Amino acid sequence: MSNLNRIFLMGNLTRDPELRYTPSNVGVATFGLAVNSNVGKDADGNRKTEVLFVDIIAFGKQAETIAQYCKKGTPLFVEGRLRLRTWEDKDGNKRSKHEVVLNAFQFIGGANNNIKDDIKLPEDDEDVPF
Amino acid sequence: MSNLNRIFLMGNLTRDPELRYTPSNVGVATFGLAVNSNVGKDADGNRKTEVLFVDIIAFGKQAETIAQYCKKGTPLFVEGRLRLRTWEDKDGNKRSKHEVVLNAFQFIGGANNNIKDDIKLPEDDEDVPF
Amino acid sequence: MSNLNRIFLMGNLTRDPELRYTPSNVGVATFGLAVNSNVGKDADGNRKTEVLFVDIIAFGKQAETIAQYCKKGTPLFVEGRLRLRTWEDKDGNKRSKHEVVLNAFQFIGGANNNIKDDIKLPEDDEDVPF
Amino acid sequence: MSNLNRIFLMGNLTRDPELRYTPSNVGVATFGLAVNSNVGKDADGNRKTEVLFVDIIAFGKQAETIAQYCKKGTPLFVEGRLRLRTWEDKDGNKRSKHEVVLNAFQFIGGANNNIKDDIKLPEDDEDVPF
DNA sequence: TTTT
DNA sequence: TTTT
Repeated sequence: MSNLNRIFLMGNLTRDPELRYTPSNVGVATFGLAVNSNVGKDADGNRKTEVLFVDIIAFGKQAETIAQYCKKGTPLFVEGRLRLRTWEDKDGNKRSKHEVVLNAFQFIGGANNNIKDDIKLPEDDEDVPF
Repeated sequence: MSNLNRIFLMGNLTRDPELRYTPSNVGVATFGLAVNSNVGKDADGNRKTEVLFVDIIAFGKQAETIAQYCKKGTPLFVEGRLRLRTWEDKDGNKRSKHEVVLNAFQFIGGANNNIKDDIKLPEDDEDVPF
Repeated sequence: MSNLNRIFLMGNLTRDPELRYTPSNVGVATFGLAVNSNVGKDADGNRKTEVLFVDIIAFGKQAETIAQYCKKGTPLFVEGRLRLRTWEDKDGNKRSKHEVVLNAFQFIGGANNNIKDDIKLPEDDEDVPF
Repeated sequence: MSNLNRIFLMGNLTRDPELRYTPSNVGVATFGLAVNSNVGKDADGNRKTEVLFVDIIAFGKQAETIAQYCKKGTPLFVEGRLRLRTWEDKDGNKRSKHEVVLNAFQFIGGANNNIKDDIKLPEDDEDVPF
């Protein structure tokens, strides 16, 4: 049975990607992503903000491309699936951690962003619709 | 700055939803979801399978509807955003946990939809958020 | 340059799927999907409703599975990309039409899943594409 | 009955946005979006490419922000729902057209894209996974 | 051309 | 009608 599991994130790397290789020589890159959300207002009408931190794991050529071009701070669009990784720590305790297995990505931002000249991008103040 | 954070899951409840209310009387439902994925084959050509377990949190009328109609095993489609909740445990250690804040949902399910007995599904009256 | 193009639809088949084969014997199924949305209320407070009709095109094993199990009315979850198909009509006029190229699907449906009679749903053996 | 209808697009404006206002003074912006996809290879091993052209319609403050900051060529991320608009043309013929009703958007690209210095972004040669 |  |  295969159910649906799809996640879309746009954020910034929280650290430089680490690239390793499996014994069969497949690249594996891991990095953190920070995703900011506007999340309504509090009782006093002040904008509330929320930051999601997640680890991303990429494989193969995608891992290598990301390791080559991204660093701490790079804005990135990531599509993937959410995974729960489980293991035992040194004391024999069960641990688990959610992470995103990357499926596709896009560099966002580029030399020429093609915004109309002489205007600054607005503060992004759209609330997340949920 | 508001970035993109969207997740789509189709799976089954791992336990009955718990419904609570905030001091201002907003319903809050929490439940677990199990999402199965087929994830290629192993070296011997055997299908590999992966199960994601995540906690889902729903608010307001959606919380109440889910608590009313769903139970352990109910298949459900969930859309939301991934959130990292952080707190301190009793020993003063920082803990954190990923969970999904529900935005929209759909009852699904084939022959056996596993909805609580003897109740009819509601008119679907959630507005599209846009 | 490859940009993002992803669409998620849940609706009902508007007609039985048609299955054809390419010269190289790849299955191609086409069918219509109707997707209903609640879309706010009108001035008088009456719920407004909107129906999207789109054509879906599926290839390969997925085309065959859909043709085998679905018929007019079957509820279906579809993921894919939006495509603009262009051609010339008999008068030499340029015509074009948006349709969805299927990437993944799930059988859904509540009490009545509207699957063709007397057939069991297949083991779901589509691999997650990542 | 409200089904799922969600579309995610990343592309470039094909023309400057047009901004109009409803009688009740709600902004309405329309613009075209071009979305490129890599779509496998042809028989000779040459990369195949596909361009989607769609019209996008935005309302309210979002309409105004887009009209203010975007122009032909601007890269944009768009989330919304697919809609089939139907009307009668001057000859009394039924016409219809798919378009995307915008729900959320992001400017992609910015003054500082934070890519490692002195390297050019790669040719994007990842195939779309479907 | 249209589904529940 | 089309963008990079």
